[in-house]
Amino acid sequence: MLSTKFLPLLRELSDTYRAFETYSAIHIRSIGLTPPQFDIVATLGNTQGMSPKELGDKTLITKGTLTGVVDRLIEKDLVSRTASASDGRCQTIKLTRQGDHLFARIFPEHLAHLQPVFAQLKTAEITALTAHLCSLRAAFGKARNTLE
Amino acid sequence: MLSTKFLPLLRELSDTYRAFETYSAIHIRSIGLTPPQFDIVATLGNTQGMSPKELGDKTLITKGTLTGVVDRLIEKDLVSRTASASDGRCQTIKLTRQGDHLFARIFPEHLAHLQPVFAQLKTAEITALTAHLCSLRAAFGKARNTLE
DNA sequence: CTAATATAGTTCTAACTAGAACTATATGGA
DNA sequence: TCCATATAGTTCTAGTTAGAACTATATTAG
Repeated sequence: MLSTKFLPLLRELSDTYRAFETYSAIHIRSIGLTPPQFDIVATLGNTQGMSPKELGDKTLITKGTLTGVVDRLIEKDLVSRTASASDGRCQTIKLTRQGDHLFARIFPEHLAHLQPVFAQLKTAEITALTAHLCSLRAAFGKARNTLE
Repeated sequence: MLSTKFLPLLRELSDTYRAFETYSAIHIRSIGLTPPQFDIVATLGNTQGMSPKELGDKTLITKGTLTGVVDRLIEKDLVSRTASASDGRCQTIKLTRQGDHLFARIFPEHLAHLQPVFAQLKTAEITALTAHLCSLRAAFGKARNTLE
C-alpha cells in the first residue's frame, strides 16, 4: 500500500470531521451548550438514563473527561446523578425535567440545522460512505489488536 | 432527507475519526510528541518553513491554539520562530536541525505504523472513500455559506 | 471465606481547543 | 498624508482531552 494513496484519505478524514464539528457547533453554541454537553443530552434523550460507563461508550468520551462534563450539566440542572442500589460502584445519569424539555426542543432544531447539508447528497452516497467508513474503522481496530 | 439516514453517518464519521486519532497517537506518544505537535513537525518537514497563518490553514489548528503548540516545540528545540523582514506582522516557523533529524526519523516510522491498517483495504475503496468524504466536506462548506 | 483481580468513578496533570479581546503592522481610499 | 479597514499573532478564559494514579465496590478462584 502506497502512502501516497492513504495520506490524502487521512487528511480528508480529518478535514471532513472538523467541518462537521464546526458546522454543528454553530447551532449547539447558540443554545448555550458545548458539543460534548450536547452529545450527552442527545444520548440521554428518550431513555431512562444510563451509567457513566455506558454514556462514555456511546459518546466516546473517556471516563476522566466525562466526570467533568456531567458535573457541568448538573450545575445547569439538565441531568441528575443517582447512586445505583444494586451496585455500589455504579450510578445513573438521567435528564432532569428541564433537561427533557431542552432535549425535546433542540434535537429537532439540530436535525433541521443539519438537513441542508445532507439534502445536497444522494441517499446512495450516504449509504456507501457510511459503509466505507465502517470498513476503515474496523481496519484501525484490527491493526490495533495486532499491536498488542 | 431522512435523519435516519444521516445520523448513522455522522456517528460513523466521529467514530472512525477517533479510531484514527487513537491509533496514530500510539506511535506519536511513543516519540514524546502530542498529535498536534506531530502534525506541525510533519507539515514543516521538507519545506523552507512557513508562517503561523499558513501552518494553521494546513493543520486546521486555530491561531490562538497554534501559538502555544509552537511555543512548546520551540522549548523542545524542534522549531524556530523568526520575524519576517518584509512584513512586520509575519513570522516564519521552521524546523531546527534537530527538528529536521526527528522528522527524517519518525515520518517513515509513522507511515510504517499506518501501513497495516491500509493493507486491509483495496485501493479502489480508499479512492472512493476519499472522494465521498470530499463531497460531504463540500456540503458542509456550502451549507455554512448559506447561513451567513 | 478470603485473597487476588476486575470494574466504576473521581481526581490530577499537561496539553489542546475555540472564540473573543487585544496589540501591532499593512493596505487602500479620500 | 491620514483615516478606515484588514490581517498577523498573542493573550485570556472556560471547557475538553487522554492518561495515570487513586478509591471504592464486586467478583472470582482457591
